[in-house]
Amino acid sequence: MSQYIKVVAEDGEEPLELPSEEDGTLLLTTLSAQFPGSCGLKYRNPDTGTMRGIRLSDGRLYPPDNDWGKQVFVCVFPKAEGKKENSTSSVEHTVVKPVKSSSRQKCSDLIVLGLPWKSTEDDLRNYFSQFGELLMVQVKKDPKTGQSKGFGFVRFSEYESQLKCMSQRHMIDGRWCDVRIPNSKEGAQQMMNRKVFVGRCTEDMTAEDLRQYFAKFGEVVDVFIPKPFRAFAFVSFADPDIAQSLCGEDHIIKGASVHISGAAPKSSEKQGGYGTGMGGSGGGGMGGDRRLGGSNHSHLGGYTPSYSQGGSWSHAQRPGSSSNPPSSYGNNLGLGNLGLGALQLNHAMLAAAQAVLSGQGGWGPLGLTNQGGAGMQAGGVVQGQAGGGGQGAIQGGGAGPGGSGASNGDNPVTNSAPAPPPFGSVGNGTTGAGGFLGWGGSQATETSTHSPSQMASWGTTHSKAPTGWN
DNA sequence: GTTGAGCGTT
Repeated sequence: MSQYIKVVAEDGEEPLELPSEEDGTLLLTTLSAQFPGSCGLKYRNPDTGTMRGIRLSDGRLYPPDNDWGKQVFVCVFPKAEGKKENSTSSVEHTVVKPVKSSSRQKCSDLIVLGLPWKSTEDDLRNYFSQFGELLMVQVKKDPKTGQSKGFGFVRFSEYESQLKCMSQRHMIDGRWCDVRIPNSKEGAQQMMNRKVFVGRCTEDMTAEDLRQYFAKFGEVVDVFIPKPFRAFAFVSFADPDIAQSLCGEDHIIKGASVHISGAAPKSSEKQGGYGTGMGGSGGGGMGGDRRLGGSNHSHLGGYTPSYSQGGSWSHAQRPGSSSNPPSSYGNNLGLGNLGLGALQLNHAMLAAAQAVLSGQGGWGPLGLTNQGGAGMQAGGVVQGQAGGGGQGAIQGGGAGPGGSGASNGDNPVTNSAPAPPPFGSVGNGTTGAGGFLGWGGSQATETSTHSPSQMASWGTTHSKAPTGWN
């Protein structure tokens, strides 16, 4: 008893007839083959005039009252933007600098996973152009055989297109495909220069406080406050320019003076591979060193881009070590040989260090709170791109107050003497990394506020759904 | 013509 069902993408269009199955249901795949991206059907109830949704179960759409009848059904598409959540509308005041809308955000390449072997770049272009203008389409192939590797890349010209595209799964030539932000490249850097480090935070500053405060300057996309309290935070703006413009400034928040500086990259992705920053022995990583990507694609809280895993700002480099000049910017805190040379996070670290030494906030035994692997940040001052060799292995925050030595996570406050770290302490790579500040450790609970746009882009939670129904 | 989690010859 197969019948044809009238379907339109939008009200008022010319209907297209789709065949039902023998049991009277309509396969969602049948629907999405003709209406890409469609995830369901609805129709107007003639009695009440309101729209009614069609039951969807196991990939099948069920006729209302067991009969599709002659009425026209309308496709349902995933919402590009999620429902507006906790609208903190009371906060949008005193806009000092223009708040760029999220629509100004730049597109990035998107990886398309799960392509059928047969899909060509033309196929991709045909399919993805429904979301907007495409700047690039690639299907990755084996250079010799020309055989597709089953994935490709696309790039839209408009960020809205990207958002919409990423908000759903895609039926392409009979397979469900996922579109994601690639692990490698871009995104990382783009996000980084949108993020500022806020030092000397006080414990009563909540993420919402910070978000509200910094919203004056531009759209705040993320606020990250490590837990336990560590007297600093990260604030990400939609607009990198705004982030940059704030760097170096001191601001008063809740009566306390915070210092803003550029956020240092969490993972070291200098040359080549992922997460190689902690290569070798004991560079602070304690074993469970997940590589980027992997199968871990569920970034629950939103902004936890995959590049943030793995390596960290590893340790203080000792004077005379390979890649950084033995600069020693002393300071009045007895912090001694801070290797403040080439890298940007110095004053940031200093700010935090000052916060520690001036007794703001209680610093717990941080060294013990961190766990290995995931993006743990060590207490050093210099990013540990120690390159090869064992330099990256110095433990426990070379110049950091308290992280002295590699052995344990003594309370930094009580241990402010800048004891030089044991030089070749490569061996004890078990406890050292948490020495000083557990920077950006992904352990920290994300006390974040996320904008919808960000949720859609960086915070994709791609559930590992089965690859198809058919 | 086979395969099915991943991450891009330029």
